[in-house]
Amino acid sequence: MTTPLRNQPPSVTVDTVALTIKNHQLQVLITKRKDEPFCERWSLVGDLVDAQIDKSLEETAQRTLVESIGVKAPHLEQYQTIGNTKRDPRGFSTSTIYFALIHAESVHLKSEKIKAEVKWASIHGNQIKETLAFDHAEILAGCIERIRSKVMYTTLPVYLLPQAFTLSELQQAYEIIMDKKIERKSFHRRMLGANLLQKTGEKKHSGRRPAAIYELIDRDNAHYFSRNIGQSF
Amino acid sequence: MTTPLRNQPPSVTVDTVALTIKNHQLQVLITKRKDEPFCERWSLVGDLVDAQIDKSLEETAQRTLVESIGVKAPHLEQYQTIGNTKRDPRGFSTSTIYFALIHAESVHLKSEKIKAEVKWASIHGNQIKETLAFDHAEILAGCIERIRSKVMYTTLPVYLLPQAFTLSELQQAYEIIMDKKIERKSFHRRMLGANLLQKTGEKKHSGRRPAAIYELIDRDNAHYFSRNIGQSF
DNA sequence: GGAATAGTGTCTCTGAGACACTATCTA
DNA sequence: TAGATAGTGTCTCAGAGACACTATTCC
Repeated sequence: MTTPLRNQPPSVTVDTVALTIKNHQLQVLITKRKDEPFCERWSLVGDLVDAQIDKSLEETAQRTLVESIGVKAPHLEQYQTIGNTKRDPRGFSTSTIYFALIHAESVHLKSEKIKAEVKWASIHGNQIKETLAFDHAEILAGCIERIRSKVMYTTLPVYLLPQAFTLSELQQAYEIIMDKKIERKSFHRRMLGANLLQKTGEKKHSGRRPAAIYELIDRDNAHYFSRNIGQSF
Repeated sequence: MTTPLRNQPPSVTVDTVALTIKNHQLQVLITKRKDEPFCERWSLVGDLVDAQIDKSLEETAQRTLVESIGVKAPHLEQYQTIGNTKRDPRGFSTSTIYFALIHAESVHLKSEKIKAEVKWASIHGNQIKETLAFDHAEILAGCIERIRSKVMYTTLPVYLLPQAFTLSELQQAYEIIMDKKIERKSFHRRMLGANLLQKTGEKKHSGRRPAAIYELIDRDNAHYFSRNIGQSF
């Protein structure tokens, strides 16, 4: 069944590290494999590129996300491509890895069947407790590392939140990804000084004093700051 | 000859944006294609992955570099992977793009035959004057853009220089890539304050006052600064 | 000595870190 | 009114930008 068949053209797959924040934790979407090799093992969401269906690698990523959680990712970004003869017993295999940032509430795992095959796994450090197929654990770890460093100078965490949010919620998203507290004043100065956000005029009345609700002025382009946040001296 | 043959597995190629500094200009290695499509057109250096020869995508990149300039790249870094049905008339094609930073003097195009097929092209802005095959012009532009922004917070330009160099030479490499002057004092403070360089003890006696010669303490790991340089306020 | 390049001193400015203070809500 | 969270004032500090000054070489 899994006899090494070398001298084949490389296989082309796309896998996605789909991240969300649930229960104040960073979580990644994983799915049970239904085919050999690693049948029944958890893995990142992905598939072989189907040139009949997918017009691009990004479409493969979005297709597999829709197949597992029913929605496209609002933010999808290519992480890197792994390709070698070791990662798949069947021969040279490439996987282009994307990461997707998703607001948890936008996802509803529909049938019970899907719920058994697809789930969110909590990330601790760089990994999850489930054993992943192929080199997916290593890929996940590298991808989390990349995102952690990127968060220090970008606005990536907004894509883990709904379209409108409070500054505290946004700060918490940063803190959960970085696994580190940020100074509230520094955070306000940075976010409000960059002219990225506008007040909706609404207030969020959850805790005590209501918080101003903001939304991105330009949701399509992540902002790059020229200095890092959260590094201390 | 180039009849579209769809319903094939995607083809897997690797292309490299090999950069160097010659004549105070950023230059990219290009090569004349010998096959259809785009036969005789200039293109980035690259090839289909040959699973018989290459154990990984990176090996494909290094193999094609050796084939064209006789040496491996000391710094090779993955940029991104393009994969879609539009870029190649033959069907779904992926190309994993690397960029290589090379010290010009380390390259010697051997035969006259190779010289006719491989050359360095000067980059102006984001492009070169030669027309490139496939989507290579667009890839080149994006890659230069990525490198330009990365230079603002890394030590990438050292890989365009020989193993030992003066601070002025390094600063010039930065300025050529960024196409922008940097304050000499800011540059010295940054480079000497980060504890990345050590004096070899030698002095370079080219112009007037001899300059101290430095080398990287750790040539294998690029350094990331927490603030950008060359952005003015 | 003059020209040119190497290298330093030092002031200003931006923005992060630290932390105390005020403001506004609910119970 | 107390407690909690939202939001601000302001000092310090690191490091970039600006620019003048000194140092060392060759002619």
